[in-house]
Amino acid sequence: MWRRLLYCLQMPVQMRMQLFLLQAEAVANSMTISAAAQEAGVGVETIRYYERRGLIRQPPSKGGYRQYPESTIRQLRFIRESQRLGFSLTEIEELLALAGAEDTTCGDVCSATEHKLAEVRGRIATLQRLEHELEAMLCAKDCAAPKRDCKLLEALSPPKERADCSHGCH
Amino acid sequence: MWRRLLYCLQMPVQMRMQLFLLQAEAVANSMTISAAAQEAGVGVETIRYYERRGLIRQPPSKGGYRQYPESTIRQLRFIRESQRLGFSLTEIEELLALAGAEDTTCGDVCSATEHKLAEVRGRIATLQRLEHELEAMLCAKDCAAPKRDCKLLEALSPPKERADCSHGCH
DNA sequence: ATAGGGTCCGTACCGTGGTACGGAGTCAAG
DNA sequence: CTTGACTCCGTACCACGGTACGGACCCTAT
Repeated sequence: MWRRLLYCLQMPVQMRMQLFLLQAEAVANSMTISAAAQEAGVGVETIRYYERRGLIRQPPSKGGYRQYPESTIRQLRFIRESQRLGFSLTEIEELLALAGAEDTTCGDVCSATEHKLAEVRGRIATLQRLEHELEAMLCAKDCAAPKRDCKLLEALSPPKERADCSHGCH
Repeated sequence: MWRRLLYCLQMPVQMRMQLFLLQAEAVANSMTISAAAQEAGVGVETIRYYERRGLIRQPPSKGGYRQYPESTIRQLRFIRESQRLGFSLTEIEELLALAGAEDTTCGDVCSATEHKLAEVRGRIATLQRLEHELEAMLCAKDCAAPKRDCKLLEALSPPKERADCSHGCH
């Protein structure tokens, strides 16, 4: 905060006047890359990476230094949130394109979300099948036995040789 | 199967005699890399990759050509099966080490499996949280609306600005 | 004026599980 | 002996989401 204030005081008078007329939020309007990274909770290199990938548009630069507007920070948060929801950067690119296009309806975004939901449900189902198989393997255990008789190693073998686990365990 | 038969028929007479005297299982006893790959359901390059990684030990070679014994094919199937259960190659390496060590008890394998089970359950829980969030987002939809009013794009924004979805949907 | 810290850019590298390529060698049949 | 299929080996490359490095440049405080 101090730094930014001092920075303002060193600006040419014209610019200082402009800034003086803007609100507090607008003061924060232009951040360096590290401030933006801090603000959005990502790494500096990550922002540069996103820019290279075209996920965020390159900001105006002052003396070769990127100056990020608040809107970019919002976009970075959007990206993080979408990632957390399981969207890949490529999918987020598409979401951002949707958000940017003139003729996008809410339905477009909606169907992308439904698609992702279906995918998530599929992954859950797969993992649950896996869960049951692992449980079934464990139920046949005899942990004190030497590995020679290990039912688990057997269970990993192909179906033909697989130990049968049907004595009501669960 | 046909391939193996034809392959046998193309062998030198000496070798064919030998094979004639062996049982079906033993016929498969020594395979080229492509036969092994076929048999185990993996690619040729994959086998070489596993060998480089030390997942399978290098087989005896005849004139510079790898000759795979049946045991290696079993091991390859073990690897595939374990992968299907969600074990990474590194974890499979450990499983194989357990299987190979003299003093391994069934309990060792057991605890590895339990560990994996816990991991799988964690992943399921995460995905289910995600599922609910996506559902919550969809329940606020108005698909005909222009994107300007899109609740979904809003929903992806950080918490402060997030639309509230509390009108009994589910 | 200068020291320090931040930023620039291009490029290389990480892990994961392979896949692809290319030139040389080998094998068995015709 | 030639042909064609197969195999050898090392190396490079793919996706994914970044992270690290190094030399040059710039900004700010003292």
